[in-house]
Amino acid sequence: MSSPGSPKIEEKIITKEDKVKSAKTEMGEVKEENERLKKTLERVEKDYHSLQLRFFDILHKDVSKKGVVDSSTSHEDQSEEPEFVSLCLGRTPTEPKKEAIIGNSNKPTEKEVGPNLTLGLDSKHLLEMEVVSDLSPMNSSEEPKETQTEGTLSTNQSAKVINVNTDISDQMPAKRARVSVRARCDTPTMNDGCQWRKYGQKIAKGNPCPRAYYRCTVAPTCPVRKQVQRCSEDLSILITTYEGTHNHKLPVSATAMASTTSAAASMLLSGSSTSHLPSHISASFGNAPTTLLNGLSFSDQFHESRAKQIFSPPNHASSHTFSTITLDLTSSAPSSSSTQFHHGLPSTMASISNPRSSASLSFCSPEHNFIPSIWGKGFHDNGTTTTPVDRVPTRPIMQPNNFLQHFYQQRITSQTPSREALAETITKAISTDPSFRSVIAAAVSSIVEHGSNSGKQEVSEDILGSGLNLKLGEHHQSASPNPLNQNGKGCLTGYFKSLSSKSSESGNVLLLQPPLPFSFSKSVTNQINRYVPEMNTHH
DNA sequence: CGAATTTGACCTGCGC
DNA sequence: GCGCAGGTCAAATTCG
Repeated sequence: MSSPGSPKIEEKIITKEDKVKSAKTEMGEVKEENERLKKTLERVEKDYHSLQLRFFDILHKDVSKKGVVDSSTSHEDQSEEPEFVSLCLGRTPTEPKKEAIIGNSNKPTEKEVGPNLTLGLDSKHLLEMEVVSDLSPMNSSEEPKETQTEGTLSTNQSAKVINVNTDISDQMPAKRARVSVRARCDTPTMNDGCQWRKYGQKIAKGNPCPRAYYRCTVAPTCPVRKQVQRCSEDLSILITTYEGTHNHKLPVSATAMASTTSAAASMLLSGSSTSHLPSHISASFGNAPTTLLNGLSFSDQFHESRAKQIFSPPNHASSHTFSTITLDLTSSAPSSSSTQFHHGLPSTMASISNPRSSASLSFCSPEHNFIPSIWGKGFHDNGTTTTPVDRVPTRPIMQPNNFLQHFYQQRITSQTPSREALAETITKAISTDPSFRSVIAAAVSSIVEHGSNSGKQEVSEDILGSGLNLKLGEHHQSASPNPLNQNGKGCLTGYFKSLSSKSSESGNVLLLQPPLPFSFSKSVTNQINRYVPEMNTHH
């Protein structure tokens, strides 16, 4: 008896088996694919790791190279000129250097870099940094750490930096840093917020204009000195050279200058230890040479020919090992202007005393006439402390690409890094280059110390993160009157005081303002008569 | 009259 | 050793 349904059942069973079979084969295929994918993933991971290793290797080689060059170029620097700064913006002794190198090879993250900068921005550390840069007996003996902590910024502690201080005296016997500021100023001296007493005047060789010597009188024991001299080639330019560290609390109006100069000094000193930076660096704030792009840029000036220029710095003590960094804020003229050239080179390029190599840092506006429009017209029109804020045309933006490209290009390689590599480049530059940190620090410190709201670390990390986005040059003159400018003598303080925190700007955008304001001379003619007998101090 | 500036003298380091 | 140049001192002078 055969039921009519049995073949159907068999059929069903067969189809089920088929299904199972096909499912199994499918599973097998999927498994195979899974294996394939796993292998692919493994390969990708392997590649990634090997690339990472190569990256670190390259990074490490970079660092070692620097070290080798360093030790070979200057044996005296060997012991006293560490290349890398671990926790502060300034130069640090050798031990932190090692740490820094290790840190570099381990690809420091933004988290690592951020706090570092924050520490460096701390006024305390800036002061300490200045101690590093100025090892005069006065400083070492007359600057108790207690007073150093009295900076105007809030303090963060850094054991490393403190250790640095103790090491310095042993390891860096005579290297001193000076920060020279070139600025257009028709007053006898720049008003930087400090009180100065004139203690001497000399005619220096190579410049018919007398050089005036001032010492800080804010505190009787303050070792800080400054020299003021007119540029012989353009009498509207005032060259002010700062030396030493304030061992007292600074007036608010003076802190910006102090931090700016100390950051510059640290940049110089950290840079001077490398093969890339000379012992005399110049930095320009103002109009850009042709190579400069938006905002803060670093012009490529590692050419010997340019290193031969330009003006003779106001001081090169024959008897001391001075490193001088020049902040050039004289670039008031549009590029076509004939306002000031030094042997055919724009004054924005500033000076280099060391023909080995040169570096010029320009804190520039993309606007050709940005600086003049602020410092020129603003102070110029009526000869008083006119608030130039209204005259600011637009806000120049320091774009990270340009900023970094120029700088990194200058310091590390002559090739322009691709934009794709920017983030990586930023990290690298920050981690390997104290100068870079210093420059950023100068900007940040200017902002931070005048800002009230956001935390420094936040700011620093914002800057140092891959989202680096600094804006340069918005001249935000506040309405606050500058008491030191009221006597019509000073040039600087008003601007410094006007620096206001822009950290509230959207996102991680940060304003980097040219830290120094200047009035511009109304006329360059007959200035010898006007300036030379007038080397008076101000109070 | 006290404080700040001026200015010539002096000191120091470097190069020849 | 001498001269030069940069830097500092301190008495004289000026200024507010």
